[in-house]
Amino acid sequence: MGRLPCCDKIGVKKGPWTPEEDIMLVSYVQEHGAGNWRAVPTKTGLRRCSKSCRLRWTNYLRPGIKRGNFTDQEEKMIIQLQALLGNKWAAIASYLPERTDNDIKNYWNTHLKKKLKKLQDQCTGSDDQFSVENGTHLSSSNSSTSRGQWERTLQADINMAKKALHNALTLDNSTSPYIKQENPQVSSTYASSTENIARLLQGWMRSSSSTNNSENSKTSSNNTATTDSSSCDGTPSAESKGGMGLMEAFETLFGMESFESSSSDEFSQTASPQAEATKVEIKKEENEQVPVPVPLSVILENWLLDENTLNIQPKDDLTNFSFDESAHGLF
DNA sequence: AAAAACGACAACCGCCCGCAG
DNA sequence: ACTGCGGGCGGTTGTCGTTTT
Repeated sequence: MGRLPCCDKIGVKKGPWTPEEDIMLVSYVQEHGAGNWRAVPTKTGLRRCSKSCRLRWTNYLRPGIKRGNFTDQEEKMIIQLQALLGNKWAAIASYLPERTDNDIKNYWNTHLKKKLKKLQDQCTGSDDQFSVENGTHLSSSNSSTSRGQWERTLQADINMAKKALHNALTLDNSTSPYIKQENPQVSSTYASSTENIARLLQGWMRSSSSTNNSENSKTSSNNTATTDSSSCDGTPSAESKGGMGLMEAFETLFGMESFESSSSDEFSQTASPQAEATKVEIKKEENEQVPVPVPLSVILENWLLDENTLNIQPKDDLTNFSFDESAHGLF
């Protein structure tokens, strides 16, 4: 028996989903639960690929999804987690239960990447090696006076993030409000879904005048402006006046203080069922002996954990690290 | 006012993996 | 052990709204 195609390429509909289609899909999920996506098109009459149905549900219609602008805290978490995990958007999303991996990925590609790049352009010289790829400054060759300070802060920051990650990964399930929900997709009420649909329809009805998109754009811009204003590019002349330099900009971007005060709790409390899956995944990877490209986070981790290497200049290790060969490969 | 450029985001695509038969 | 299926994931593209020229 030959393998059935995922979807009928001829009859399948593509493009934006209509409210009617959304309602059909939500109704189906309400009745049958999320899963068996292959049966969805036939059972609902939707002329959509099963995969498209699943994506529509997980990225847009699923209950509990928060849409709109990202908070500063979310932004910081994304930056931290991206630095630690790379482009593992699903893993990152597991720590932000209200956000989808697609949302986070888009936000990273459209906002954070630019923000980091902008920071790089404005805060570093041409020979500086600020890694936009993972939001980590690798070396500050022309600011030797602040390098030691930067390295210490980076070390503290990485330790902090590691602790937070460790807390999240070793989390006692009973303490997490999210873990209690074994399967949020199934156990969530349809009311949540209808809220999404209602919101959706509202958006469509308003689309003729003003859209969420524009609101989002504005708020996103506001977010950017807020963060930027506290970074070096907010005051272009500040750096030349001896004001906020790379170090402070880095701190601001990574939100050291705020993250320090909240990261561990944040990580712990937002650990989701997906985080458990990630936990398993990471543990599995830890057990694997197959040589894989070593991520920067691992290098940093090894370096930080190995007390014998405390005197080693991190710059040496890090500058030898090839991002092109890493799994990050963002730009 | 119109066209072009830009930005944001939803959706698609291809690859991969785990599981079941 | 092999094969097919369902589903997850990350990268990329398409579309539409907004801004600039």
